[in-house]
Amino acid sequence: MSAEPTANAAPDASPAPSDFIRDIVARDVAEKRHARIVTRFPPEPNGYLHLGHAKSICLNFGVARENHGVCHLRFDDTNPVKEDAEYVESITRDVRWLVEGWADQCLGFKPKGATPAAGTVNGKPDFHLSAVAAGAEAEPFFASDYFEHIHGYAVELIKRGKAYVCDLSPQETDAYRGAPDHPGKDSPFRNRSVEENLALFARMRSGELPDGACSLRAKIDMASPNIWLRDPLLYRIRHTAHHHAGKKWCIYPLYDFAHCLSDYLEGITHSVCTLEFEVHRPLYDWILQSLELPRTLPHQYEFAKLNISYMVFSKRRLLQLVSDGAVAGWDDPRLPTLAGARRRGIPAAAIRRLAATVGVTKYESVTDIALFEHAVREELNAAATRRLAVLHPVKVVLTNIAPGETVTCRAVDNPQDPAPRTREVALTREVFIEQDDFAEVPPPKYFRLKPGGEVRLKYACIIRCDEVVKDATGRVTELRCTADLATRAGQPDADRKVKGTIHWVSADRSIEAEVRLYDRLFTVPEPGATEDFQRHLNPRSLEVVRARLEPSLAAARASEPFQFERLGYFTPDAKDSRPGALVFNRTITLKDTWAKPAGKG
RNA sequence: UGCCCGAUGGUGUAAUGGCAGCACAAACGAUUCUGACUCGUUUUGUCUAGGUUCGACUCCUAGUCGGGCAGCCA
Repeated sequence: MSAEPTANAAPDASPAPSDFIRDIVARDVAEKRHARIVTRFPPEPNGYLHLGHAKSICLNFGVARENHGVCHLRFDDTNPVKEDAEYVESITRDVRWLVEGWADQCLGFKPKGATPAAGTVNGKPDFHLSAVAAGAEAEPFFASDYFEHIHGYAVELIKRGKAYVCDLSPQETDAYRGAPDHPGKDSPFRNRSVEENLALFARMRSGELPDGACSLRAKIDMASPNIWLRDPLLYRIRHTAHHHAGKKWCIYPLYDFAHCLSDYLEGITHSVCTLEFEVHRPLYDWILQSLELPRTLPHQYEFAKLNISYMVFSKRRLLQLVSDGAVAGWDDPRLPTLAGARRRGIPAAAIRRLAATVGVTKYESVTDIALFEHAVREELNAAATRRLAVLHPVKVVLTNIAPGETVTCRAVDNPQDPAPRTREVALTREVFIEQDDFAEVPPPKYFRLKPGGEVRLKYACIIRCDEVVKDATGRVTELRCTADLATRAGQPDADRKVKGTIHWVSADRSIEAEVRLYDRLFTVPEPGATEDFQRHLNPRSLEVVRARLEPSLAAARASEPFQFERLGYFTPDAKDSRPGALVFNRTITLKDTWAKPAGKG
């Protein structure tokens, strides 16, 4: 039996993307500089992942995937005061979700509890920790697992006269640093002897010194035009327990010191990060070169982070929205977090598709949200099972169908499927249609139901509106119509054309459900541009309706994608939906080219 | 009056000295038992000024505009 490619294999079948990072990797592969390409995704566990991180994940895992390499998930957990194990859990979950079915074979974990192993390379002592598959006995990498090694490298730097213990207070350190347009000046502690530095660093580690009393600094150049080369801090004192390393340490390495060494210890070949770290690159290289390490050194490359119109990505602002109660939590479906996107019904493949569309450059662009929405619809159009549902019901009585009578109709599950499945839907005397699909005084070019007019009930038959029933306030309460049963599929007049076809559900053979209709969270294209961004919150970002669904939807599984015909894509809410108390989220509407003319009319 | 980085239609990108292409968006049309999908047509672009070259989006110089860098955050 030959294995037929499945219809959903499209993302994997698409041509490999090309960009300046991939060009560099391709060059290194061609020159055989590395036995294997190793990248990494290194979040700090201090918040939830969002679409911006997704771009980085797609890049790092994509590069690994296209080169038969591996991408390590590593927690850059060097600042215990900001971090929490809760975030380790959510980040791990989100990464797995995003790469599942695409690059899970590249997801590099390490054996549980493993730390870099000692060895000898080219006659020099060395440490190395390589990846294993992300199975049951594995866990992500943690920078905090390397604290002992990183500490050793700090001692080595001191011995080489390239680092010193500085007693300047944080404020004094700031003052000595100078400014971008004028040089700093040397710390008075810069020329301590190796022995003194070693003794002082040991006292820092021993716990006898309070937070801020002193720090370990690289000895580089206080006059460098690059601020990050003005004797940057390597270690600070923090009498704080660590969520992963426990209570073992009271000194913690800073990002710049820990990151390059973590990359080295793991054998990372290409260390890809966002543009704001560009000015840190000389420091990254300085640390690794100063240590004269025996293996090939990793290199850092930078790309522009993702921005999407009508969204905010900054961790600070996201946190503000959550803590101010503007949204229900980190997984609120209106948020651009991966947890929120997943709950909303956005497929991981759509996010990967978006990443491929926006590409990788060094230009700080703002991606039109339409590109994102298009990626979501493309994915869902192929994947979503079609169902009938009415969001804002109005009752229609088909006067020529007897009470209790059922006319069985056949509906298609997904016309995009090469061999579509079908199901039965019941047409009964009373049905619901969408309020929008009837107009007593129709605007020009209105295709839908109007007094005396005809419309087709999808999968059923053409109906004619004979009578409009209203209550005392003039609100339409009921439409009395005649069904032309000869226009059903397989009947003589099946091919009779009317301009409009609308969706519907049987009144008594349908079920009720809560449906949450989401709109964009902000009303302006760049909400993050100003501090008072919450002023631009869309007051109508969430509308909750009681809808009527065709009964088969009672069996919908969490996160299963559906298209409610003519309305959009929907999925059961993974948190709140219960049998008998269904809750659906609207992922996104269908494109609606009628909305504009209708609005004008 | 510092250093680093960037700039191609409305948006995101491709062209790596040789026909400025693709996708989205927009507009119009065809098709349609989803005003969806699909298909067709159309509109719109190389920041500016010099230079090198047979030839410049691409290389050089200067400028303009935008972003980043002065946490014991990452």
